[in-house]
Amino acid sequence: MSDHPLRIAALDLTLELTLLLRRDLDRALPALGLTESRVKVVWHLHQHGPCTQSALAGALAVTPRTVTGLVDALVDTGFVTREPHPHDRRATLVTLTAHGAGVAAGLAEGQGQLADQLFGDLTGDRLAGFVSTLDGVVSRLRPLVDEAAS
Amino acid sequence: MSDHPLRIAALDLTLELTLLLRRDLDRALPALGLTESRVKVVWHLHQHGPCTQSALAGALAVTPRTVTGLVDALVDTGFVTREPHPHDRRATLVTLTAHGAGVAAGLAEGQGQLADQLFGDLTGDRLAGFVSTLDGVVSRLRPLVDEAAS
DNA sequence: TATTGTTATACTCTATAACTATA
DNA sequence: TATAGTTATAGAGTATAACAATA
Repeated sequence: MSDHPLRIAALDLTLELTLLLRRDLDRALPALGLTESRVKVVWHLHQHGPCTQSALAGALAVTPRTVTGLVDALVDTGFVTREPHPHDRRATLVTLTAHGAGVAAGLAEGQGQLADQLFGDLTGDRLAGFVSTLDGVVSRLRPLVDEAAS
Repeated sequence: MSDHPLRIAALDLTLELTLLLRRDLDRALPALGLTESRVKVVWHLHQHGPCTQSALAGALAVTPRTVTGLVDALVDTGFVTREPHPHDRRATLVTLTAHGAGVAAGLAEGQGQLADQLFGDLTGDRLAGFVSTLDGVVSRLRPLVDEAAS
């Protein structure tokens, strides 16, 4: 009476979905002049506003050294600038340029279109059930991953 | 009367799920002596048996040169061997060692445990509905990504 | 002392291009 | 000619360790 095979199928499909979404993103990025790692920086700034490099390192789960390299590249390509921090002369505030903000807005729009393509066929009930289930799964996984980081 | 916000939520949750699963894998791999890219090779061999490097390049969507590097590293660390192809002297058959096969079996077991952790709380109906919805979404996404590759 | 960010160095993954051996 | 795989070279992302400036 085990649902084990069905749970395996659910995980397999989830893993394939992650693979497909990543490939979809990788295909779109070169045309924008971005890479997978750099777009994470742009997206985080789009959602949270100007950030210190230290904050970016924490959010992206990479070392400060790595952030230095990513921000260097994004400055060179015109997506962000380094602004002085108003209260801490050690820190810099990484800030989106107009171009960077425009690209981020385009990404958000593309994401909305993708959401419609993927979930547009679902009835309201079915969609709500899916979101509810997914929310439970993510809530169960989050502490597992975060605790392993300690 | 738009479900647009709910569809956005579904995609956001899906994207967070992909992030968490990847971090979970990245945490586990160093202890096994593997990296994210190398484990894809090991996993593919576990599922399909011995493969030519050309076949691996196609399956992993990377260039033959990259496969050379990955297989070199896996040979050095004892996960695979290069065996002569029986009918084509140009080709090599990348083959799991006993150690490589053992690690792959452990990965499969760990995946089964993760599936139970993530989906164990779901009733049969709810689980079946989730799998069905997920299957539809993946089926809709697959051609989008594959066609973009052409 | 602790924190922010950098320079120095090294490893992994990836790609393109030119090449060898075989089909 | 075409295919399988390698050598050569280069760029991106990542990490650790040592350091400077500031808090």
